[in-house]
Formats: sequence, C-alpha cells, structure tokens
Amino acid sequence: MTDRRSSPAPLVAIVGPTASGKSALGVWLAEWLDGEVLVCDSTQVYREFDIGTAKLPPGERRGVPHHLMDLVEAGEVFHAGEYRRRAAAALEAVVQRGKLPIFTVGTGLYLRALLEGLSEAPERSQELRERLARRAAAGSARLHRLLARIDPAGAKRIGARDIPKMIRAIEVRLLSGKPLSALHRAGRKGLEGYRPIKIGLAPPRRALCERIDRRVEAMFERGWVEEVRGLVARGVPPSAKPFQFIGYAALREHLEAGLPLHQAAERIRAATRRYAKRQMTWFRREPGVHWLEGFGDDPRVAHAALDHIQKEVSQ
RNA sequence: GGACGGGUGGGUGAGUGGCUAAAACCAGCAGACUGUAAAUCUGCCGCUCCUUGCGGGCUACGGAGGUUCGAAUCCUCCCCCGUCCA
Repeated sequence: MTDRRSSPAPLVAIVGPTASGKSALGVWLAEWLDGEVLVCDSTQVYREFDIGTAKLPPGERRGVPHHLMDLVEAGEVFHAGEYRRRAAAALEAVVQRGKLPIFTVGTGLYLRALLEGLSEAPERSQELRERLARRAAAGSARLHRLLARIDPAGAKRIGARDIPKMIRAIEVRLLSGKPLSALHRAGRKGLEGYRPIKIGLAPPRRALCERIDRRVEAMFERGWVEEVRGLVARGVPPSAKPFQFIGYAALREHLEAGLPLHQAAERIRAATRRYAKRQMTWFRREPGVHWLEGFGDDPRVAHAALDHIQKEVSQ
C-alpha cells in the first residue's frame, strides 16, 4: 500500500533518552509543520498507567493528535511485532490525512521493528514459554545446554544467564524448525514508501540527571501514588506487565509493604538514570540520526530541529 | 567521668595475621540486545608504568606509634560515632 506513492513520504522520528524533551519537541514541531504525533514507547501503550510512563497529559498536547498510546489493558501482552503492525497502520492514516508523522521514540527496538521490520519468526507461544520457564527454574545452565544443542550459533551469541533471550531463541527453533540466527540471516522486510528524518536529543549527562530528578518529583505531585493505589484497588495483579515499569513496583511496595516513600523515590531516580543510559547506548548506534546537544524544549534546539527537517523535506 | 559496641574503597557492608587492591550489593562507566525491551544480559570499576602479563610500582581499611619475615586483622596511646551507667 505504502509503496504506491510516487515519492517516499517524510517521517520524522525524535529519539533520545527519557526526560530529554521528546514529547515537548514533538508537539512543537507538529504545530509548525502541520503534523501529528505517533508515540513509540513500549510503556505508553498500556491504559491507566499514565503518570509513571510520562504520557503527555491531554491538556499539554495543544490539540495535536497523539497516536499509539493506550492501546492495551494491563493484563495483555504487547511486543515489538504488535507495535509494528499498529504503527504502520497509524502512520499510513496520518499521511493519508495529509499530515506529517512525527514519532517520539523512547523504545529503540520498536522504532527499528517499524522501520527495518522483523524477521519471519513465529510469535510468542505462551504454553511453550511456560514449559521453558519451568525448565529455567532448575537453573539457566540447562536452558543454555538445550539451546546449544538445537541452535549452536544462537547459544554462542546469547549469554548463558540471559533467560529471556534464550527462551525466545529456543521458542523460535522449536516452533519454526529453524534457528533464530538463520531467520535473521534471511533478512527482514523494512517499511517502504517513507523517508525517515531522525532527530536525536542528547542533553549533557549531568543536566539530564537533574531533569530526571525533577520529573520524578513532578510525577509525585501529579498523583502517581494515587494512580498506583487505584490500579491496585481495581485488582491489577503485580504480575501484570506494566508493573515491571520503572516505579510501579516500588510504589506498590510502598503501599503494600510500607517501603518509605523517599526510598521508593530514590530507587525510581536511580532506575530512570540507568534506563536513560541504556537508551543512549541503543540510540548511538541508530543510523542516520541528526544529533542535537540539548533538551527538546530548548527553543534553540527546537529551531535547529525544525531547520533540519525543513531542509530534508524540501530535498 | 566509667562500661561496652563501632570507625573498611563514592555508598551500604563482609573480612579478625599471609591465599586481600580487600567478598557481596548499590551507585558510576562502557557495551550487547530482531516479538514482555522502562525488560534482560556482559565487561570495567584506587592511582600509575610498560614489552598488556593470572606483569611492575605506588597508595589504601579513623590517626600516630609498636609487635611480626608479614597486619585491615594483634598491642599502646589519641581522635571521632552509637548505646548504656554515673
């Protein structure tokens, strides 16, 4: 469908660590360029987990439509493949409307899944995973030996303690009959008909850490603890995926096990810093990013981003 | 004033004569990651030198001395911190 267009449609992607101002820049650019925002974030797809996942509150969206948020319930499993499907559809719809699509990207894997596609590998199988998880409980070494037997190349690439990745590789091998590495070698089909323009936000580390601290504080002021209390009251189980997101487990512990709030807050700040670091590690390898050293809400950075996009679009 | 307990690397904290630049955890730094990715995993983490080696030198367990072939670990004095007694 998308490849029918005469010339590739521009697509803006703003990448950067958490709290670098992607959302603010997204809205600002959308206003200037007649665009719509598409969120690329593995946590914001969950409904009701709003404050801790840093969803831009509707009041701050200034009328700019935001897509790919609030897609599933807490109990549902969501993954890169699902994101790719939904994002491709949402993207197409935005372009059909004649608007510029602007992705705000916190989850690098999801952007890659959308732009470069995923290999032809089978989807998750819950039953198989449960069996493998039981096996892993007896020690990750057993899993690794199994993997080494059925997919030697995969076993070499995946750490012997990296249970989730081993499970995925074994799952693929058992379900498809082929090793994951072979499927990867076979290549993947990327998104066609679009020309990505990638903007990277890279504020100085020190300043970013300060931002993170302040944002965590602001989340508390917005009622994050109340949000978690409500989720618990509604019966969302601790095993639900979004309770793995930064802060939610700690706040649950605060509410249910008496973890002092200041300790929970400190844990949250530290976890967020580490997360920002991992995001930077990922994004540094992202090809074709035009990096800007500052926050997305800094007018100079915003104008530099705008200039760059306008130049790229007019080419 | 007296009696105990304690002062260890950025933090918590193990270590009670050599195997200890000193466990473990956290923080920090670097990295990996194609279907739960805000997840998961890996390496580094006193300073320094080179021929980068299970290499050399230096500094380090509150402070100063001492015992010993050898001390974070034992002894003496001093300085802090906590608890208790006066």
